[in-house]
Amino acid sequence: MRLATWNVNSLRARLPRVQEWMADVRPDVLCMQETKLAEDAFPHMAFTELGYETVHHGQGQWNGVAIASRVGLTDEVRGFADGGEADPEARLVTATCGGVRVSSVYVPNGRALDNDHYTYKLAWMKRLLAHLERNQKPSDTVVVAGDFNIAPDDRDVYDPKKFVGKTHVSQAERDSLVALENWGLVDVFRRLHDQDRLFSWWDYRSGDFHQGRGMRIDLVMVSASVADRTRWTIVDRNARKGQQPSDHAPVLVDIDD
DNA sequence: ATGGTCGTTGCACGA
Repeated sequence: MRLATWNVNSLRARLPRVQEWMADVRPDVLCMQETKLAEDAFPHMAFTELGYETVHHGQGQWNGVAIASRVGLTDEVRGFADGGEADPEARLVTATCGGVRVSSVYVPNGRALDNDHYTYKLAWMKRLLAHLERNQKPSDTVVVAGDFNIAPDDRDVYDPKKFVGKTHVSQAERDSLVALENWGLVDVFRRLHDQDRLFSWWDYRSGDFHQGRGMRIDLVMVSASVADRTRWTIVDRNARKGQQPSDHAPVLVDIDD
């Protein structure tokens, strides 16, 4: 199975690039974030034409997550299924695709360490763990892929000195990822690549992409049964080039059957 | 040191 995650930064603006990319790369499963579409505005037919079933959890204007699959798509769940109140923002959608329980996640940005949105981000990560604990076992075949808005360690930012006191790199954010790892998920890209500067996001401004100023914040977190079958993973930097790119590049994972 | 670019919507704000 070829699985990918891509923060498309508006599916309305990005649909031509996404269609072109899917026809070229042919992922079996694509997790998308930041569709920025209302629930019913998702262009399901555009994906049907390419051979994919889709599920979308949207709220219009901001956020919005989706999964496209050409290996089946069943048992969709929108948001957290942890017994708590509904998340006011559309940041999580889950479905079973080709025998894998797949979640597409868009973790809150956090904005600044003293911002309420940072508190929401940490609480959101805690709920994601509770959602996993309640609905899956570590021995299950699980993939949680998306824009985590967290750089797991200093290899994942272009200049750690510039990020002191900022979001995405704080110990509390990194600890929330470690909590997922303690439950049983593996950052499978990091398992297969130990180099620094292998980024998945670059600011649109100041030529950051061409200057190599980015972060690795788009992660494919997988359970052990998936990690042991993953032989190959890359960031498709070509998708960050050219006309009207997203500010994120897709991360691809090939999993043996 | 500062600001810069996109996306949304509507002329500001989030990322």
